[in-house]
Amino acid sequence: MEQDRVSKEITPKAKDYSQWYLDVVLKADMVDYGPVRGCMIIKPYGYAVWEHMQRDMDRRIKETGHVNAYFPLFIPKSLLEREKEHVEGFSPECAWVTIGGGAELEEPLAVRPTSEAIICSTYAKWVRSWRDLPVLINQWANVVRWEKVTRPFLRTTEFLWQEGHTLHETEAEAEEETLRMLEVYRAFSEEMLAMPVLYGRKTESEKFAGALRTYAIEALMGDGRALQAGTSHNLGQHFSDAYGIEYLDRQQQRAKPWSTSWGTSTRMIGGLIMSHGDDSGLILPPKVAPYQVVIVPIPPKKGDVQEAVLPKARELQAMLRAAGIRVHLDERDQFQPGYKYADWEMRGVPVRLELGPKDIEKDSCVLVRRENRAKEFVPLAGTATRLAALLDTIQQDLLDEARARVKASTTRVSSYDEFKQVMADKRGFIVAGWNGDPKVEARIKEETKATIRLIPMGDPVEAPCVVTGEKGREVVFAQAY
RNA sequence: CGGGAUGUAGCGCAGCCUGGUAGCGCACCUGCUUGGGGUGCAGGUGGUCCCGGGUUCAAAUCCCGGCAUCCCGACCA
Repeated sequence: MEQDRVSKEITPKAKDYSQWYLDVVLKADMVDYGPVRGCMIIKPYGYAVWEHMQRDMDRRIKETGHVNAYFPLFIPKSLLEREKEHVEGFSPECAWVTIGGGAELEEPLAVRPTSEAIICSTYAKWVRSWRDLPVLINQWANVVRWEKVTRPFLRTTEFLWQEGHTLHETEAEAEEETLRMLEVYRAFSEEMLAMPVLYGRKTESEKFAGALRTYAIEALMGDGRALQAGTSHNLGQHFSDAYGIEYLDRQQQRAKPWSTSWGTSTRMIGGLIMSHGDDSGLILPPKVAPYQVVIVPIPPKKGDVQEAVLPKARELQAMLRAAGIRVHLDERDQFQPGYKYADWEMRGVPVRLELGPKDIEKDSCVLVRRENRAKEFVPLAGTATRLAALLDTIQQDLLDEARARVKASTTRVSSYDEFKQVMADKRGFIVAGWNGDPKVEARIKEETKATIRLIPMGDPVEAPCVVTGEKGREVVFAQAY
């Protein structure tokens, strides 16, 4: 009997964080493993989360002036190879197609690991005049990167993402665009996912292959490791050079546009899961939850199968739906209420609504919050109104709590010993001075596993280098996912 | 790509040492029971024992080869 119970439970977070994560994504019905290593199957419940994220992100991308298009999956080898740093960065993780229609291809085709090559080469045909600029295009696509180690959502061989690719007349405009999208990502992450992030610039060793400058948002996971959740690159004129994008500018001179690219992926779902889950499973913020409320009908003491409660429950469901709340009524009669509670908690539904004979008698119902199990009794007539407010509260509370956790896990250190101590202990974000030397960065990674996640924006805050004691500036370290 | 482990029902495993009818729990199906925090009882369905070869009257079990997966170290949104 003990054994039975254990088989239904998940590994406690504190005991083994990564096992907890795997248990949750599988048991919460988010993903399944497929026949190809590293290529997960996103199940309907997990995909519904992605759809909510996608819809909102798409809106934000359009509101900042961009339009959607779609470019091919296959990239000819020669095209990919035109930008030197880019190809060096990506070819080790490319999947190649060498046979088509039963015959060896004259030129191998890369399955896109990212689309700069194919998009920029297309832009070369499209841009002739300064009047053609800016080009502000986004695409929703899948990409493939043959990573050695994979984990559902966090690092998968194939993943879904959006990638924006833009061209601008001036460096300043490109930089402005790069930062604009970084801000879109920051806002999205905090407003939709309730996942607080730090943002800033990447060091040379961490920047995108072929970029001039890379910026990123970084979230902190429950095990004290950082997750890069979105990137925005100022590509300079590298790709215009490589792919021959040229136009006549306002002075009738030949000019090369400045380009940017930026992306967020299904990886954010992994961050979402790790930001809010607990030992009972997933906790989803209301804005991305497939179901914001689940109604669990409580059967009468004795008698028929829920017929005493279901009509009222269906009525309530229709009422909540009409109010724009995503609500699910759990009519399964092979499970008892207790089982259903645990089941929906595992799936992270923000609010459970219990409706039983006692409630119907009093013309009320019971609302229970997923994150803290706080219970309240509300009149049936006022349920929709109360729920709308409650969902907003939960969304905000999740963000506030996550912020508090990040704050508690951020340490400002002044000595390397202290640095090592924090890394050995609780990890998290470490703010420390750095002299700008890549060798120091490499040494710290070697010795502590921490890398420089971000160089904060704005004027440098002076701080002596944590390793050498030389003059330096404050940067943010963490062990990365 | 180095070091360690594991492949037996959808999942988690036992059996292997010492060869002889393929088992247990969960899940699933049927019936009754129960029902406001994972009900209980009874009956039942489901197998290429990873693949290939060898030894043997006989292989999940012993031997050889392969493949796959997982964990730990170098690369990565």
